[in-house]
Amino acid sequence: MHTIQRVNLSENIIGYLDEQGNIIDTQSAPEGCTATPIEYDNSEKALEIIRHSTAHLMAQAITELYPNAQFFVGPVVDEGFYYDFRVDEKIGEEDLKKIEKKMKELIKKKYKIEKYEISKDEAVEKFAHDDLKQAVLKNIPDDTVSIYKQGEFEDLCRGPHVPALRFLNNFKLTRVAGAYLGGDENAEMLTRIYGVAFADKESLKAYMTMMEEAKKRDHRKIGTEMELFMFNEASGAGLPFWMPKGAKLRYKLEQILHKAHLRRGYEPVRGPEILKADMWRTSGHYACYGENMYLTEIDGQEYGIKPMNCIGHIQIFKQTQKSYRDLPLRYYEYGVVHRHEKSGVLHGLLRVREFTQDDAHIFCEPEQIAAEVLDVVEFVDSVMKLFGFEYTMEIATKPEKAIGDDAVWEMATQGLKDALEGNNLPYTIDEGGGAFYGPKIDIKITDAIGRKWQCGTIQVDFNLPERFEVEYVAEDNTRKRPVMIHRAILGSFERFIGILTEHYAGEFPFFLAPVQVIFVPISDDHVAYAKQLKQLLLAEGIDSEIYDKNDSLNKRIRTAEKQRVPYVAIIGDEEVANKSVAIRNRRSREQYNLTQDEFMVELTKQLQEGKI
RNA sequence: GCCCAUAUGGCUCAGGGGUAGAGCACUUCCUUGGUAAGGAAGAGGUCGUGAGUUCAAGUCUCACUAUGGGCUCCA
Repeated sequence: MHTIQRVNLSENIIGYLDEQGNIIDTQSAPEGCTATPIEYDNSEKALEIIRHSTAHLMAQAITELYPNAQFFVGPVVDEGFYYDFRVDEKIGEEDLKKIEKKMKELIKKKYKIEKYEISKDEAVEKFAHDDLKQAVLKNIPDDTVSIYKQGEFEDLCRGPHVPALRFLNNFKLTRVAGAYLGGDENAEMLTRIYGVAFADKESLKAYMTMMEEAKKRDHRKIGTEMELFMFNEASGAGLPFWMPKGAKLRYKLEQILHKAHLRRGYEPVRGPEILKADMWRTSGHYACYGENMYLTEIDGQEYGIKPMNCIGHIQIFKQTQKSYRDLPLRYYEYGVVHRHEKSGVLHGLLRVREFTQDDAHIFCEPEQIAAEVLDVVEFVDSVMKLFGFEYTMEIATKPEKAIGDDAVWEMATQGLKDALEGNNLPYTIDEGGGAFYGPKIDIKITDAIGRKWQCGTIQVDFNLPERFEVEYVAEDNTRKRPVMIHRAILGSFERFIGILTEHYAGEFPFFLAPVQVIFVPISDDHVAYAKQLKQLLLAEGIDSEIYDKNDSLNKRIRTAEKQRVPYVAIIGDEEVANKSVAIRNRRSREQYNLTQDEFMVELTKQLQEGKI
């Protein structure tokens, strides 16, 4: 055992970057180290060191408050750090303040962080009483391990760490959570505490402010405020209700997308909500997806409520004989599906048990796959551009529970890769993340607070056509099996509208806004003209409201402005006389007058912006 | 499903073993006003549901339901 010499303690250097880009902390750096120094600031590398050490500081504080706590791992994550540990007591949000206080006390003791190395065997001996550390040690291949020490507290760790606790002043413990040991659902659940840390107070404050801003645009909060949607305890979890304003918003999105489908050669279809269980046995859903399905019995026969729409579309395809001339055949449906999601995963509109997919199935010949996949990718791109979303694509490969030959899977997966690579579209790989019947391209949107949500999906499927014996007559008059491409652009209306709401903070573009114009008549004499305008707008498919309640003019204007509508139109003597409107435009934050005709032209023009 | 927390009028929240509160919203009346809150009066809650402790429970305990933050899973 030997202690490595510390260097440069007095300076503002918390580590070094070697030629390979690895961080070497001051404890590990050799005497007279000449590698690139890492200054104490908010750079990515510096934060990595600071956050890792803050996790240790937290562990030290927890050890003092809960002496029997045992620690597992405490890594750095996107915005901060966490530490997983086992403790006899229950730890709640209230306890975080206590732990933070203890951390601050420890900083005042001015401990240095020291490092020494021991052999793995010594470490196994040293932590003999600690099964969590044994589990960590099992995953370390090296013969030598390092121990970091601050005051009485020691922890097995490969570093890197700051030289002393004085660098850890700007942190905040954000939440307490449970986490499975090793990420395994069947393993013991440990306590996890998350925290954030920065190099200065201002950055920490800026981060906390940003989180509060994100909270303000939470779709659940805005959904309640704007009366878009609701949930009802008595009716059941994960079952959304669409209130009039939410339904109007959703209807507009449906219409925009409906026209976009027709333009791209899709045909609308619709299947039943519930099908005999044997159908789901044939498809493989019963075996591979059964635990997520709602099953019931009717007249002694088992039925399953559909969790996906493919089976319906296959039956429709099979109803009449198809020729190669019919392909590619694109069926689409706003398909309502029910999935038994675990209670703990439900999350506003972003994760529900009943939702509507903008689902389509393209039946085509194998040679047509690449072109069809590309068409869909183009479709996705135009929808994402319309709303200004950033997205990434991910190819997901064969999962553990799957149907079909490996060779078929390989062919389908390669087809997806070829389509993207042939057109220089970037993607990542999600190994084992495919649907049970085929590989897929997932389209993930980044939401307002940086979380990624799977929305669109493109899946190539050779399996279901086989299982349902789907056929078409080829050019040479033989029977051939088509390939199915399952795809969704939005993914589901629920999730997509949830993300849209946060993206726009409720200020939807004109072509989507549930209420597009609010008319404020100055007095009762002006209500008739407002009603006339409302009818005119309705004929163009534009939703408006009239605020003619017995409130002061200023109050009604204020109320209207707070509704997040694109236009507030004031109607008084002047407007009635000149057939005009006085507009307050949300987008430009300006007030101006338009004639009735100009107003109509302006609105219909903005309606066109929603065309894709 | 698991860990931790939460549940008080339509909404946002205060209260904390002994007679249920506020603001906004809602209803009625006065006010008919030219660009972000005019005034007055009123109605509305057995404090999520069910048990238990207690002379007494909205308040303490337990279970359930729902919600929130995570884990695992997913459109």
